[in-house]
Amino acid sequence: MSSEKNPTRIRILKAAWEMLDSNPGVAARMSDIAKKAGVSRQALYLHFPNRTELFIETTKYQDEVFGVQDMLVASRTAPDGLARLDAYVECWGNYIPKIFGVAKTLIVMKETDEDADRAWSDRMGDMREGCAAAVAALARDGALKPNWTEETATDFLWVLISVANWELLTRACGWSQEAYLAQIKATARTMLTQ
Amino acid sequence: MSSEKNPTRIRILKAAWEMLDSNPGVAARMSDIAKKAGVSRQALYLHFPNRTELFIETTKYQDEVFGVQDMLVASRTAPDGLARLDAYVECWGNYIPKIFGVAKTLIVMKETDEDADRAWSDRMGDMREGCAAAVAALARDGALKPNWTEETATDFLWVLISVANWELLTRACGWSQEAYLAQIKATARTMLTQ
DNA sequence: TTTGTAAATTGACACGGTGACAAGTAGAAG
DNA sequence: CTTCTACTTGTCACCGTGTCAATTTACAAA
Repeated sequence: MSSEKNPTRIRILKAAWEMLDSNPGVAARMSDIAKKAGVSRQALYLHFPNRTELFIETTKYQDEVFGVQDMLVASRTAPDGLARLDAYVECWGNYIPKIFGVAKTLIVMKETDEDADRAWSDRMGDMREGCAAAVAALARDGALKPNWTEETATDFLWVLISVANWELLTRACGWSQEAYLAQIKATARTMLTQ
Repeated sequence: MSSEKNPTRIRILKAAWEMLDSNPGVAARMSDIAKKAGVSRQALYLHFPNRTELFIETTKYQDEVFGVQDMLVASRTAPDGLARLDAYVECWGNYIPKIFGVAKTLIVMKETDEDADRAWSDRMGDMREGCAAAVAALARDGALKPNWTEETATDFLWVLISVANWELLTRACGWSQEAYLAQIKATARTMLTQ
């Protein structure tokens, strides 16, 4: 993809990544990131127009490093709706902890920053498509509970697997990742399928 | 309570309330709040030590105005666990939209501000007690599904009725308050009770 | 009426962080 | 040896918070 092997650019992205990971939601200062990257503060502005854009590029870099697309193969190749639902919840649910630090920063910034808002909304839009596909697969199998429309079921699933819920259950309540996944899967299955 | 009829203090609180409501999560500037209150910026510092504290006091003022305590009577006087669960979800679920603007601001600030964090965590702690009481009532009735402990069931309920979920369902997905309440109640009942 | 006092105003300032800009420098490629 | 590029150094304007001091207004008590 866009991994134009620009060494300092990558170093800056990695530094931003680490900073945001180590303090989710806190939007590190440009000077701190520069220090961590071993580069002058001005160099950051040589590669990114502003702080927001740097963070947005950091999320894109993460997606590149982790290979989001490959990760979703499991859910797309699932034999039936139920398997697809499980696989999608599992894929996304296991992706959240990897991106949480950076994502949380964007979530906080999106309230006050239009670009951050757009970037995060896009990401959530993509994620919603996965939900919609899983719900559609259920509907095709006749496995979707009749009280739902595909639209409302997608809404529900999308909210159920939101970053906020992951954060509350694992961080605030101290659930393990496995407990989280098991409960969310069970809830999705129980509420959506028949 | 602490409604020491201090007229300018109240005017400032009301101005802050309106500002935060009109732009949830954006943490209005002191000068804007002052302008809206028809008072000098410095006057704000005469009544509140800093911006965070002003917002915290604004939430307390809201609780006072709305009479949180009275509101919870319905759930405390419910005849059985199931009724109590329903009543509590309804009480809190209907309270969220009233406080959302100010609450959202605290939620955003809590990442970077220790005082905001404490204030919001306290509020969430109180809310959790209500969840725990409802779950305990269910358990007493033998109506709690056996896969739960009281602890994990409380966690689940607490997350289910979080402000974040209300925001996503009603704001991002456009659900009506009634649809939101109905779905959350159904989910709580289905997942927690037998 | 004068005086005392509390509440608010006005205007100035330091601080921290972003982002813009200009001039200088090191090193590789021709 | 020059030239181009990437980076550095240093400076500056801007914005918003929080502090301070001096002043004004309003009102109550003597």
